[in-house]
Amino acid sequence: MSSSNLYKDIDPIYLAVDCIIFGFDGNDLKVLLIKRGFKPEKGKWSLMGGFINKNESVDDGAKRVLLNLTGLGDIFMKQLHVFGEINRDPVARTVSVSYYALINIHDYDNKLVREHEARWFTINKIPDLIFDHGEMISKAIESLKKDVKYSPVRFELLPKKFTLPQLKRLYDCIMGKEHDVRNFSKKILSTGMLIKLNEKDSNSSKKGAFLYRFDKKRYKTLKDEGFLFIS
Amino acid sequence: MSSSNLYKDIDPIYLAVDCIIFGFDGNDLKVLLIKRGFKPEKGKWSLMGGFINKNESVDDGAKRVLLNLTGLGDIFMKQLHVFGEINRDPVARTVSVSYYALINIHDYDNKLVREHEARWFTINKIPDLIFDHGEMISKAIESLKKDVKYSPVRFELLPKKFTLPQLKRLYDCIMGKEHDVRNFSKKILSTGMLIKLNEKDSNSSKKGAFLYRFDKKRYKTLKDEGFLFIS
DNA sequence: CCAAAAGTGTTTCTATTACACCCATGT
DNA sequence: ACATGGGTGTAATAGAAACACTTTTGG
Repeated sequence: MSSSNLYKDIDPIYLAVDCIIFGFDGNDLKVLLIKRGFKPEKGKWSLMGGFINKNESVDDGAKRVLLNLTGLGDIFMKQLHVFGEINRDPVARTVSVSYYALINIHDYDNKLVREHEARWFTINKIPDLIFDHGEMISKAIESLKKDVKYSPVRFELLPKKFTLPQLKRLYDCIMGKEHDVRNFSKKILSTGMLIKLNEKDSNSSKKGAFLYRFDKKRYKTLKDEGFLFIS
Repeated sequence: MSSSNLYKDIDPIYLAVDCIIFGFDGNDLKVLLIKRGFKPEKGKWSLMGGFINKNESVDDGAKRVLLNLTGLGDIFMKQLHVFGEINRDPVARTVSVSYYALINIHDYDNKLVREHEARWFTINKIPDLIFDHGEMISKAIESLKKDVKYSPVRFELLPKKFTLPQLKRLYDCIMGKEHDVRNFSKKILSTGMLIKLNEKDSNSSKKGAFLYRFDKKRYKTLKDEGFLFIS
């Protein structure tokens, strides 16, 4: 810090990140929350968060926080919003940057999650949260809703193989409205983004539904084109 | 700071804001830049920015920075993105939040602007800037482009009375494409957002173009509806 | 055989695009 | 009288929305 005395009159501030971790269990869109094991507000529900260290970028900090809770690295995260009100953290002046992460709900480290006493909550049944974490979640849902409309689909939330009814259900949850089955299939199949497999999944019906997987190359192309994916 | 020793092991960080100030001179979309009067990078072009004080929210900090340069308060500002790479500021670890502001280009405090040696630059003729300010501007333009599509129009950039050709030109600039005159008029008039006045502006043609003003109530309604305004 | 979910086409309607001529006026 | 920018309507196309029946199969 040879020349940091240039900034000697500046107030340094604590900078944190908070992660809205979304998962989809086939039925509902959920958020992973932890029971806070430390002060302030120990014992209350909150987002997983952490302070940014001097030696990591803010984005890397967010990734570290996600890794610490879920054991997952290399996950798609999106920076959302800065929460910078003066008294949002009663302990000290802390500014927090929110991020969302989309993960496969079956694919995380259970031991870590248990250690943090974390639990999945359906997005319309979120408990009271500390600080402004409730608002962070609302904004994240709003943002996900927008994103999913213009970027093709967030396949991160689904297992490798999935059925059309599952995919539709996911879209219905995120966008908060029921899509027409026929229009939905038509539109999504027309993108060429899905590859039909020769297997069926019979967990949710007698007839069974065909499994599909994503064509990642095609997905990337569409994403880059900023394709309006579904209304 | 009674209990801030809870955070005693946390690295505090310098937190700044940088403002992308947009203006429209009737012809081009422009950005207001200052010639830096202080270290580091003294004498180079940069965005107007400043550090967040302990006693102000981040949003308020952005407003203060805008006020200091333009003398304008109560201006629409939108928080954009956090720039948090480790070495973005060579002096010390500084994280910056970018904001854009939309102002009427004829309506600012000239004395302040001269003091800062500030100048307007057309958005496709931006000079080399310090740090990551170039990227901040690109992201801001991108964001403005999106915003203008879904929120009706940014009347903040125009004088109270304006003509349809002026408005079209503004949209052409922001969206980087030439709109069809007829389709543009049709669409924008159909929103009911414009009120035709009984005056003409003859500055740019012999015939003169009718002046309009915005119907703010209608504007607000459309904005709240998230209306897709123009493509 | 029946309950429950999967799968599949057509029509209507609405929104977007493309396109060209006359008007008003200052010089 | 002419050059310059302002103002206006219609037809073609594409995309979104509405809508209902048949298929499969485990029980």
